[in-house]
Amino acid sequence: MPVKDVGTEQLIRETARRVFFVEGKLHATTQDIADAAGINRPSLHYYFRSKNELIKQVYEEAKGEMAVKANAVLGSDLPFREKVEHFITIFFNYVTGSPYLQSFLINEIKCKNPLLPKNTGTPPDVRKFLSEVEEEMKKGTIRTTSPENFMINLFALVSYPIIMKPLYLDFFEYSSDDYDRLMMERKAMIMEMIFG
Amino acid sequence: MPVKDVGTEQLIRETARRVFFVEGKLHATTQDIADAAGINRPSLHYYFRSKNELIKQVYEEAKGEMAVKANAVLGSDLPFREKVEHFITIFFNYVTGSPYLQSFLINEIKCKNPLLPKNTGTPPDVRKFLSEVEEEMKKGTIRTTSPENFMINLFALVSYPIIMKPLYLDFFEYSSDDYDRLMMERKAMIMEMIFG
DNA sequence: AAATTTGCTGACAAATTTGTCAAACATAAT
DNA sequence: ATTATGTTTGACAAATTTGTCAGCAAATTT
Repeated sequence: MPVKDVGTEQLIRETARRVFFVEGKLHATTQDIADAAGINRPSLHYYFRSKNELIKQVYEEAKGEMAVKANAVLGSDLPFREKVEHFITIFFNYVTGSPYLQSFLINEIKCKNPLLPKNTGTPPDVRKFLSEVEEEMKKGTIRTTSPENFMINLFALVSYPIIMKPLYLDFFEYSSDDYDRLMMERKAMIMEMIFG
Repeated sequence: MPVKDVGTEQLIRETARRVFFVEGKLHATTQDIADAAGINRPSLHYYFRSKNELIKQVYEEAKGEMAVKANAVLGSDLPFREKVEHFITIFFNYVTGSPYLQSFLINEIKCKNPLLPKNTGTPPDVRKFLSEVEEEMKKGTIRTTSPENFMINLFALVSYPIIMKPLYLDFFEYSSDDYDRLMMERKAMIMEMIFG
């Protein structure tokens, strides 16, 4: 958990991210965040006008970061198979590191801040990737469906099991370690599912 | 949205479910729920000692319902292929009807109510299903992995795209209708992915 | 070194949310 | 009609959460 010494503002932002995305405290109060950051609440208000402002910044930052990450991976010029493999690795780690990020995002989209600024830029190199996918389907490397669904499958197979871990631990009475062992198998399995 | 006329208590419970699971208002106040139900707040406290009590009941009810549903579908005596197909249909509809349910559950598990009663019964007929999966793998009907991951894939491929719809609409600037059209393709596609 | 800016703090105020209670109300039983 | 029982309501109180502000301290500038 590297905390840059760039100053209190950054510290607060990063702490908020940790509380929301890693610890999953979606109802965290400003006091919770201040405590976690080891500062006091008025400081938080000094740097961020309001709680909403802090959340908005963290939200935008996270959304942007995710887009950049997807962009970098899907837009790279690796051969297709390697690109998919790389994507799985990168996003597996990313989601594992911030398991509550996506839940936070969908919650913010619907719940509060009804007028969050529209998405900054148009889609990333996702377009490029989607046409690559289409090409591979024509070549017969992968099963034929809509490229969009191919990509959604990729995200689903990588993200969902990590995001929902608490639920499955509860449902199926697995130990955390057992579950993690299952996760280890998944990269190879997903590759197998896609490329046969 | 059928609201039984069985009385206020039931009305409140069902309204709470709607607000949380369908509308995704995870931060809803007791006032929000009372308003949505067309009653006033003290009534809510008359039937449920506290907000926490209401949430606990709704949480338990939903978790149980989900287990029952999974049980009924996975424990049926349909042939394997039909069973999987049936599962996809049933859960696609279920998740579509309550897209925020799973988010609500994982949030409650970690966030509040640290001492929610442990899972009621041991796993459902999931065991049975898992051994059926194993058998099919031996028969070569489906790809070989751990049966648990097979099942997790099923849940992931069905649930994730529906749950994360708001996120993907935002990211890829799809219209809601376009996205829904993608969803329609998925049942056939998932069957294809699994049975080749 | 005085002055100005910048960051931090405790104490306070406002707003929101939750919980309580006694009185009003309805309905059915006595 | 009166009582008893369960339900609803307005008014109030408590608790929680958010936001403000004047003052203090450290650092920077002049």
